[in-house]
Amino acid sequence: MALRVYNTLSGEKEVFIPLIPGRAGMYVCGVTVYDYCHIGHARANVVFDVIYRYLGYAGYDVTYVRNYTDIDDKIINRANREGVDYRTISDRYIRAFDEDMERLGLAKPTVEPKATDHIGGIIAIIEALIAKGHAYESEGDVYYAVETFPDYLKLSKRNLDEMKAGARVEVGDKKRHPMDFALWKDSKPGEPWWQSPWGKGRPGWHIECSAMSMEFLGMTFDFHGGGKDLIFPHHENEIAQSEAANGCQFVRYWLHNGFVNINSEKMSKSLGNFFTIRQVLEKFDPETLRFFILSAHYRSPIDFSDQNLDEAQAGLERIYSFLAALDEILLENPAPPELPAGESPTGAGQELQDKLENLIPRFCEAMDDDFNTAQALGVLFDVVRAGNRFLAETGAPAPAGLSLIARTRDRFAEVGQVLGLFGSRPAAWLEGIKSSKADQINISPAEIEGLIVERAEARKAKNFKRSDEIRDLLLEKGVQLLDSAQGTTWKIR
RNA sequence: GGCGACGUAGCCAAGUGGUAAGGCAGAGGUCUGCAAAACCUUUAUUCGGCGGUUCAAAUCCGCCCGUCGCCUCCA
Repeated sequence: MALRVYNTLSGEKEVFIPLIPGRAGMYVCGVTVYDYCHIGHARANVVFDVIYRYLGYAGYDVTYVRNYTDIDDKIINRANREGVDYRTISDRYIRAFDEDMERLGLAKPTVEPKATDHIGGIIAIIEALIAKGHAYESEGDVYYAVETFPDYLKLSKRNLDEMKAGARVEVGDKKRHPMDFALWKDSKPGEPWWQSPWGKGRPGWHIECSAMSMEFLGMTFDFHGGGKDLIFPHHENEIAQSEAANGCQFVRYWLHNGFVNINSEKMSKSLGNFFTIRQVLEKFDPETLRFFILSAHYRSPIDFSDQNLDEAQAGLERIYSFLAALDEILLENPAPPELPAGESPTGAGQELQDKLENLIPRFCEAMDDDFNTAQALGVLFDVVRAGNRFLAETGAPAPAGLSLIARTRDRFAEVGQVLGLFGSRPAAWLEGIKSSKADQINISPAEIEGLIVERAEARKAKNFKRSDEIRDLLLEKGVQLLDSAQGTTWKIR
């Protein structure tokens, strides 16, 4: 089945046909590096990371460009406030961004260009726009004349006259039309500047993306992504700049992710209701956050709350517990790589085998439908259930069963690669969750272990009163005991 | 005011014409000394409401109600 993606430009799902067969070019607007990233950034970057990975998995040779906007009013303001050079600010937050993304398990894009390394390209585009009559200089600034571009607002599907009427933009004397936007800004004293045909100045906000995407992906490329809030004005302006300068289509498929909400309201800096990635990761495991993000379709809003994160963690624990059980069996019983001839599984084994055969096709079907990770995760849970049933029904695994278990484990690794999940050793991951939860409980692991030993002795002596006492005591403190043939383990409720 | 999105079980969430995935939580059962975990069964005759199109609608159309977003920097 063919990959279908929702294209903001057409407002419909379309079959993806690459510009160059077998290849895919993708540009995603990165961050303006003036502060720590919040979980809205986490969502956008995780979503496009999975899209990047899936395109690669589907066989495309992907060029993924994700920029840093490292020159901007907000960076300059912050630098002035701290009394440092703007590069001190941008370097600091580029590093912070890289750390955050690494913790969230993001794959490195093909290129991560910085706006300030592309001033030459920016100036070249502005010159072309002036030459073609789409831009004009005004007292050291250069503006894009939106009225010269008939397709303006085709992405956000707005109307220029209505925008103009309701515009809260200052109608500066420098602009011919209130909706015109700056391509180049005259630099004020003390601000960073670059030499240009219009004097010392710096680029406007939107032009850097046109320059960097053209540099690495060409004048026309396949995918351009970002948060929904970038549709207007950022992406609209990119289209205007690039298409007017190059005289050809800019982007073939526009992808936009939905917001992260807090109590059903958009999380944003201006509302002050935001959490940084760092804050969240103090409390939650990074993979849990990633799992939470992928549990909804990328275009839907998701509501961030402790309860929703806890539920996501419970779901991820279910999968990791299953994988840990598989690993334990495989560690003790080397599995034959192929199903032994003449041995076909029955009962739960047959069911697991069927689910397993359908796993990749169903996974791809979900992902081919506009990267439906929520549905894809549902497919995985289906296999987990069949696998658990198989494990419950099978005592000592026979070769056929071991082969099945080994293949199940392989498939989860394969799919996990695409989603950026399940990369940890399951036992270690579960242990990590346990110990982080244990920090929130007023009993030490050593004490717990001691009580477990005492309880085991009581049980051996059939002193169930005492053993239950211990169990209830621990439960009261939030520690749940798990008895098995191999002994007793525990987890935090 | 203009434009747009969404409303599916207690909660989260898939599902864009063919008779409601999955997860969390809950209930009953198997297992267990008793529990927990795991497994089994179960929890929406129904998809905000009202009409319409169709053999057939959560899915298409219209209206209404509700929630949210964009129109200013924002992932």
